[in-house]
Amino acid sequence: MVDEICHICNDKSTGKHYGAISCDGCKGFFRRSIRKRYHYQCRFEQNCDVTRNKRNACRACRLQKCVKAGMKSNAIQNERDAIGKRKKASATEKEDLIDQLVAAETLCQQLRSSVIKNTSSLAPYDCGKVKWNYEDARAATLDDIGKSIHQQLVLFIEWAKSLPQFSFLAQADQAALLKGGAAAMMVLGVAYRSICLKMDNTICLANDTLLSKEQAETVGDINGVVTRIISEIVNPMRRMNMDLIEYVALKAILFFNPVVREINDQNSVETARFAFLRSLQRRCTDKALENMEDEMLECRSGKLLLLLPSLQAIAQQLVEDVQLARLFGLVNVDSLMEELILNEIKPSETQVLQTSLSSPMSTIKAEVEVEE
Amino acid sequence: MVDEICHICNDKSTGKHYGAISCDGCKGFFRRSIRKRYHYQCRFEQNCDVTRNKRNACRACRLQKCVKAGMKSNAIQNERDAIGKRKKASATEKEDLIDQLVAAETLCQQLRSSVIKNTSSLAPYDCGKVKWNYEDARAATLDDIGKSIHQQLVLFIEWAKSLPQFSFLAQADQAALLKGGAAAMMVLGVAYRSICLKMDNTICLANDTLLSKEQAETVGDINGVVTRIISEIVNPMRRMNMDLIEYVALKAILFFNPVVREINDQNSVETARFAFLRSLQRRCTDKALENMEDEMLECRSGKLLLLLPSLQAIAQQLVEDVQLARLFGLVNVDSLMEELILNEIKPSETQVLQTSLSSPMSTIKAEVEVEE
DNA sequence: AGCAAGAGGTCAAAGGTCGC
DNA sequence: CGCGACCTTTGACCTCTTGC
Repeated sequence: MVDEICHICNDKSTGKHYGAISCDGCKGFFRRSIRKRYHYQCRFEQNCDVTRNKRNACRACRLQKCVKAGMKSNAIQNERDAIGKRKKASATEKEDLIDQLVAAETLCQQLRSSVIKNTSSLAPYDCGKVKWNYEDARAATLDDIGKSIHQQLVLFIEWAKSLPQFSFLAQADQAALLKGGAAAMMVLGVAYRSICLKMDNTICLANDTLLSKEQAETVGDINGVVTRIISEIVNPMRRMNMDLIEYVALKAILFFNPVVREINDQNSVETARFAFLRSLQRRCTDKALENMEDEMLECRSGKLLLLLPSLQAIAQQLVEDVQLARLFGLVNVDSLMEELILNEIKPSETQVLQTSLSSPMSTIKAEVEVEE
Repeated sequence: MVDEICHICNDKSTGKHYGAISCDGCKGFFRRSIRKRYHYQCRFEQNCDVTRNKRNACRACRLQKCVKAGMKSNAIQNERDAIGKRKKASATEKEDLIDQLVAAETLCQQLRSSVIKNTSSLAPYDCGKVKWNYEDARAATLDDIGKSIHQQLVLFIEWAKSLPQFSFLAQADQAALLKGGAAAMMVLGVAYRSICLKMDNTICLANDTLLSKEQAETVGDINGVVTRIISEIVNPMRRMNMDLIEYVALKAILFFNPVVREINDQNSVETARFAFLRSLQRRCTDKALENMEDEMLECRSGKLLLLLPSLQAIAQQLVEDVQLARLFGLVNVDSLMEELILNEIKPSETQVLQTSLSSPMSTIKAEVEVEE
């Protein structure tokens, strides 16, 4: 109370520091000086004024006055551990994983643009979600559904191929992951893309056509797959305001499924899955800290993961729908769909999948055209 | 007297704290770390010196050494009443949730014992898992499968009714949750029960009969549901050494599904789900801290949640199998199974479900006998 | 009643952060 | 790149509860 004045520079003090009543400025200055073992030299007569306004003019005299005022260098402790707090969290190694996924996503977005440019105009995108004001899209036809599924499958393969965790696997395991995850990955993609749509009974397919519940029911969606996608996936995603990073992480976690049918190297897949899981959890806790929504966000990663059971169930139903639709000749099932969605086994020389896996990415546009 | 030295940092100790001889610094550090559930990360090789002067340089290593020295996180008590504090006992509230679930589980185990006592001897149980040395059980017949499913369904309803979060819901929502979750809950129960079986191609049904893959295939398990349960659920559970608390929490999270078909009061269900999710995550971080398996356990709750997508898919396949089996007259489907597993809608006056929901628990034994 | 242990809590003075 | 206003963590020093 009485001693509110810094004994070094007469600024307002913030208490005792290193043995002297001082301000935060002199406190910090003294610590930095001692820590870095600075040896300053006065360019004048060693008697410079050290006051609030002039204290930065001569470091030698300021340090000297710190000592005179009673600051002890042995009160300076060793460096401590970092205390990750304020805004910009330091970029860590784990960021790399996320960055890699975002890069893979971007790549696929670009590929997609080049592939579907023949169909009308491209929808405006925002972080992989179509923009909320994009409503002039045309409604999807049965043909659009087939085409968009095919497109998503092709992009799905390219996406996977761009991930090192995937390409290190044996080709048989690569095929197993692709087959086991295709349907769910498609549903996840469609759901995320549809987050920003204004109409809450509609989803946006991969070729930017819109499919409403009602429409879907007229073209064979007897089990209400579209309805389920909206109520069980899109709406929860909306409510929790899911972002791109969370989407790509969830996608990777879903994809690297160590218990998928026919997998051999479970360990590598599991390792990859858990690495992505850790990234997601890190990112979620970081986000929670930033927004200070402590209680609400502390289990955000859990909430995200809890989208997956529904997703899995819906994907399975979708597969059954496609099987049924084919049975009734409603939909054109190409060989990629047969292999990835319907899990039909083909003689290996005719497998489109195997061809895709071993071909470089540049050929994919051609491949799409061949298929059509 | 001999032990005046802090077992963590070699500073002067002030006695035993949380199970280890330690100084006030390490005491305070440990308490703060556990209370705030900090997750530190070593920036080096996890082998930093933890001595008087360097103890603040790496919190990860310091905390690790606290645990190694014998400090127990369960010795940390709840925050005491601070006069001006507003927060109540949110810490104990979560313990209560888990306790409540364990109580519900125990209750069902007891009910089960009384219900199946007519069939041979009871298997020795350990935390809801049959003991590893229980191998003299008889193999399950087709009839056993039907009976065990029925039993599980009855117990499932009683389990749910014993949870306040469930009984506060409207009856229609109660029915929706039961219908939507029955199959998956059954699979989860069977899987957990089978964790300790020695034979890795066998599961243990609810009436303590054993069902092997091969056997299952001869009685209509064309889709390999048993194989999938083992490889996708039981084995992962084994590998991560899942315990009872994790099981009951996961079960509750699975059950309180806010996006289940026909649900009205999504919010209440979601609130319940997230409360259980928080409990699970809390418990997992606690366990990670205790065992100091930092890296491996930090995403344990995520790993547990990732059992659910497979579970959901298997449950769905199980339902289809049962439908098929009934079609071929292979299995006796009673009305409870029709309502809960096959989701068939009955005129409400004949609904067994509705009867179960409104009857007190004491009548369940009679009910089981009526059904047979 | 008294007292030693070991829980809990407090807050001055260390530390670190990061826009400028 | 250092400065310094502002925030977090530490630990010496208390109080409170429990069991003997």
